[in-house]
Amino acid sequence: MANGERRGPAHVTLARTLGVAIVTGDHPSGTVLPGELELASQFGVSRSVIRESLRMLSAKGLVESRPKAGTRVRERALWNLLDPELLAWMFEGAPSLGFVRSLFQLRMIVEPAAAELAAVQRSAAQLARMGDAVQVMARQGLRTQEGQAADQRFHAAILESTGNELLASLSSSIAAAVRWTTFFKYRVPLEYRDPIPLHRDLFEAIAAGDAAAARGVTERLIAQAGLDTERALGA
Amino acid sequence: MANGERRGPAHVTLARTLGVAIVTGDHPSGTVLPGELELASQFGVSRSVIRESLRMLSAKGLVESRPKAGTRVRERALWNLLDPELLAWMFEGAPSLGFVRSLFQLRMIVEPAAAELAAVQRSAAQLARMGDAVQVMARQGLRTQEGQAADQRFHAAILESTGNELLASLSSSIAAAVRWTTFFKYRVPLEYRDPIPLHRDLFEAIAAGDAAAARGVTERLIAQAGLDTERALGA
DNA sequence: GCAAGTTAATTGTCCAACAAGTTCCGGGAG
DNA sequence: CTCCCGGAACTTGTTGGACAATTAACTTGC
Repeated sequence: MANGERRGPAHVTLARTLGVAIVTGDHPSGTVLPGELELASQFGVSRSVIRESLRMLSAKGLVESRPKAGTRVRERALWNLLDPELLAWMFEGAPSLGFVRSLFQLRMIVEPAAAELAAVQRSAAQLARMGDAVQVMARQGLRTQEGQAADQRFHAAILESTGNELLASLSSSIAAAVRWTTFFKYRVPLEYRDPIPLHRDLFEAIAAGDAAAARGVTERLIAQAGLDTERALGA
Repeated sequence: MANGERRGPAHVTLARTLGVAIVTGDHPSGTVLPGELELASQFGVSRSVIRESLRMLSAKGLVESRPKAGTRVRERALWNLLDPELLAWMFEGAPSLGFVRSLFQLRMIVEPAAAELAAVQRSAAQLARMGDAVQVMARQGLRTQEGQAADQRFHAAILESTGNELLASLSSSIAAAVRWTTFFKYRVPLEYRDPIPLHRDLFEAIAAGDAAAARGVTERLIAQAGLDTERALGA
């Protein structure tokens, strides 16, 4: 690419560029984007790179190509919105308030149920991993690199404990998106409540095998994060 | 392709072939699949087609490519299991009982919540579409093409009524997968209970704005489908 | 035994051309 | 004048070859 030097293969950065342009509404649904030749000269790459990028976008349901008709942006309802990369692209632009609310609403549906399952099904080893992670979080706090890594380990252990790989895949996609919202949060000088005590409560509920308590704590955790995020976005 | 004549562009059928081979365990996680040149000669297509297929697989998180190292199958936990195509590929092979159970467990978490939202938020126009669909289903039955189309319209209207596009995307992915399980069901001579009365109940609950009733009916609906599917798979 | 440099293999990228398919336009028939 | 049919042009689809960039694996030297 003549402009925009980024790492990695060109088709990856190109797919990202085009994908962001689409999800941010630059190319509305139903419109056809420029032909492959034009895109190639526009971005200063070969047609091969353009085509491979478009394949990636079509694999995510963003576009569909047909001879003579060109490559058309599919309607938003057909996009694979839960694709982690697609979610990341959404947060490249300014995500709408409605979108963020949908995200937290989905969390509120899925994660309490996952916590319930984890409380009942977790193995001793999985529980131990959660315990370690909570300890590290308590020591390091959530602002440090290590603390955030421990937070991810904690939630990953919960997901694995559900024994449901579809649920795990869904939640990890959501988690990736939520990380972007927390990024926004930290950019804002607002104070928000410390989530670590709730994490400890969740760990104890899972350790006790108390499904109802695990659900309740998770709901409070998400509600708190949702409120804080909403305030940060409103500011 | 020299062998396996299917419709559509070669890279699509190729991606499907490779994707199915991966998800069915033919190429286990961590293994590197043959080089692009070898794949090209093996399938009788050019390297470009192979590469575009691999881009599609990498967009779904199935593989990752690096120079000299080749294209490696990523660990299953990193796959975008909720991708509709990926789910379809899963059902190309014989899906494990555990996978089908995970699928219905996820339905049981997500769809009752969606029904609740729909009962509260649906517009008059959306409600009318649901009513039409239920009527067609009742007249035609679920074995006819028209009846099945009406069934899909009914559930699509519910999803749209939730006002949550992420929830809608998730549920439509699940629905696509469930269609494959019902395909199995119909192949088996087992009788299963008529789901149409429950659909009517669900419609009436949503029409009345009764969220709790909508949740309850949806739970019964899924439980029934899960039991029937389990019996069909056990036979 | 270890470290640094070298080699070789694989993906990444470019180019040029032809094939296939479809949309669009125009002509002819009713 | 309308509708159907056919052809032409444009876009994606596919091919083959060539070279560059990257890096894993080997080799050499310390």
